[in-house]
Amino acid sequence: MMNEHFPMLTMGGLNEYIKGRKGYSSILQVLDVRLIKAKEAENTSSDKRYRLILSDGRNFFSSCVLGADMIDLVKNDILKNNSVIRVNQVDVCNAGVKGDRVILIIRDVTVVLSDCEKIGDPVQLDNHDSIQRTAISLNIPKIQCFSTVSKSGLAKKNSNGEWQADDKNSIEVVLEKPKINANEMCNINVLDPFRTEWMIKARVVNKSYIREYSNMNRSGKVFNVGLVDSSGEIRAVGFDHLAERFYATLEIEKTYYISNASVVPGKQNFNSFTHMYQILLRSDTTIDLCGRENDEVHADIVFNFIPIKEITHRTCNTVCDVVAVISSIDACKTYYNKYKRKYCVKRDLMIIDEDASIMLTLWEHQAESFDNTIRSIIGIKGAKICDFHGISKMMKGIKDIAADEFCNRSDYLRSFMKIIVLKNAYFIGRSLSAIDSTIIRFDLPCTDRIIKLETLRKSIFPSSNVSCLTTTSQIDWSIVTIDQVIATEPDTMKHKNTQYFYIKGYCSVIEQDHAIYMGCSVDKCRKKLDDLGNGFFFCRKCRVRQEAFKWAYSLSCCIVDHTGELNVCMFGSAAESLLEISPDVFHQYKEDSKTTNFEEIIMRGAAKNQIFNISSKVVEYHMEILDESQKCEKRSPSCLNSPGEIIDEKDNNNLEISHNWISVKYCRSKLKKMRICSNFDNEVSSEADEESSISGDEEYSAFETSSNDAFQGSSVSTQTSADVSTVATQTPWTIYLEQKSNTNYVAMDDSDKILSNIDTFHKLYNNDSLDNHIVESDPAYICDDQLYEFLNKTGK
DNA sequence: CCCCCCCC
Repeated sequence: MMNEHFPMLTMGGLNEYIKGRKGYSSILQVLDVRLIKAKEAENTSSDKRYRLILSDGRNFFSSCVLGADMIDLVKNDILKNNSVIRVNQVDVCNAGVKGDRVILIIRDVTVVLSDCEKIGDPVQLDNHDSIQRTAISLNIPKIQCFSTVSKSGLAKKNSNGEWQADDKNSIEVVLEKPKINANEMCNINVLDPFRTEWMIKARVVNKSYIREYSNMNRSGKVFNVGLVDSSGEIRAVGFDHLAERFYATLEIEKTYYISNASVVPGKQNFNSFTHMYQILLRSDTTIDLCGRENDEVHADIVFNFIPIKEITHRTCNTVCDVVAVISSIDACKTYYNKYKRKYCVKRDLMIIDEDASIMLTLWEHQAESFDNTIRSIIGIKGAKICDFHGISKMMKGIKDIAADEFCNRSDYLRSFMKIIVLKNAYFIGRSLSAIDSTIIRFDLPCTDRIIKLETLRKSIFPSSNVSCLTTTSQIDWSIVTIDQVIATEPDTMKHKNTQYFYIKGYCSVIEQDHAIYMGCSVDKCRKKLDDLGNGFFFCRKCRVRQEAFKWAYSLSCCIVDHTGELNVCMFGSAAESLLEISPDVFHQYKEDSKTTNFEEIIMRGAAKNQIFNISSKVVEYHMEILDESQKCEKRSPSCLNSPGEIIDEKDNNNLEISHNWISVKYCRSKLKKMRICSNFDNEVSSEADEESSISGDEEYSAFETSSNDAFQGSSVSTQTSADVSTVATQTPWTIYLEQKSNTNYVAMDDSDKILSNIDTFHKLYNNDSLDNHIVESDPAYICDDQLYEFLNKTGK
């Protein structure tokens, strides 16, 4: 409609000029008028020159200069942005080092329409196409070429140190930094592989570390930086010695002039930046620091945040930007990377927004150097979307409704905190993985989205003292029972695959005799050493003979839940987090017969209710094929940042925390003596040592905690069915209570006074997260309910 | 020329 009132532009007219056609008149639109940097020394109007972006409606061309005679049109505000002009005379000149760039000098124009709107949607005409170049006739002296100004020696420096041409008739272009080269300054967003002579002025927004790689074809080093200007962003990459060189050169937050580099395609799923190409740094690449006086590049990366739930619909292995609240931070974990054949480090974060939460995995240096805290709002640019345990499995039937389901599921979860967390539970069967160019920011500008997240943050963490109750795995709800694990064993044997499970339970047996072994002392290797018998050991993995060794865990444990038991091995960090001491200390305690440290450690380890991460696979061992469930890792909710904090009364009220639950661990910490029934299914299978008493229908046993919270001599075995073999010394506090109406449950403190101050229980949930897996329908945890009930009764 | 595996 509007176009009817616009003058017709000469479509294709620009190309005619570029091809060298003379005596050709056209109607064009001025998209932009920009003053070419003037020389301060000669501040007269005749020295001013204007660069135009001209459009013929179909294309626009940005390398146009308004002839000196025409500049009054601009000065008098007749020729301006969006003006429509008739171009009467044009000179075409070549520029660029190789003379392969074209500049149109608009010698004579008539302004047809001073004020107008932008017509059409023209696309940029490339200024480097060889086909276009062939027809160009050099109809003006070389002296007028941009490149000549700086290359021919005819240019000279003025008193300001700027370059200028000394020929009055030449096009007076002052390159900002001609000492670098004559490449044309351009915006990042116009870079492409066909544009050869360019220079960008860009700020470094991120810088990876130099990563060593090796694959089938080659090995080497690589690093990358992110570059931004006001127009866009691009990833630059350098290899091998160039990686070393430019890693040293480029610093984050600084602005550089960069030229003589290649613009090449790169796989988009490894590129956190939106540019469809990336810059390949070459040996002749010039990178010059932009002095602060010229550093007007304040552009920053642009986030294109998507809600976490949106990740469900994204293609796997693509990158996305997410802003969220950090709800948990796991410790760094070391794992053996089969492909790299070395030990590597990862760290999982859980991040959460209004709808969902998802795991973000950091690798290597980014994992190790991560030092932010939970509750922070994190902005992530360009993290890779990964399937997690196979998306199909997790996606099955849940997708977006999962959040609601969790609301329902969480009815029985007693903690307000838990409800919040589960409502935003991990449900999409995917994770985010940081790649080399992923940017993580915490100082985000205060946008609407950030404000919303801030609200969320406060609702999740109402008190600054409240620590997080979840870890990455705790809110993975696919916890199975041990009988389910056992049921998969034939399948595992048959297909020799590896299966992963989460089990809620505790260790009933910790094998003490072979809990530690002498491991290889080579960094991060823990391979069991062969004793050569001559004071030396040999590591078959590292192939190193050594005198030294490191103690390492190989804990054989029996994990039980209400459905059965499972023998597992725990190595390394899994064992260490279970026992909470290093293998060295373990060895010391074990050797030390004067204290009971060792026994306490074992008991404490067994007493913890936790979520175990189990991998089950077939391994060949002593020529036999066994189904081995190993690599068991502790997956208990723990908070790295503010463990064990206790919220005060005020915050407690704000939490509206449900008062109807209590954890065993709390009891353990508060009660010196308790009497509880330790039977289940009306069949006493409990055992007790001489300090406990269980007698027939009395069905209770007593045990004590020591003053330091480790309970000594409390060897009540509380397993409920006969097929669970238990070891008395590892009795956990998870007790199955009999539900008999006439049974008296009594809890007493050490003076045999019945514990009654129910209010004190409200404080427990936070510093006590280890044991708070209370699921009503799960008999393994019924003890807590029962305890609560009885305490509640006795308390009131 | 990396490139994504690893981890769950």
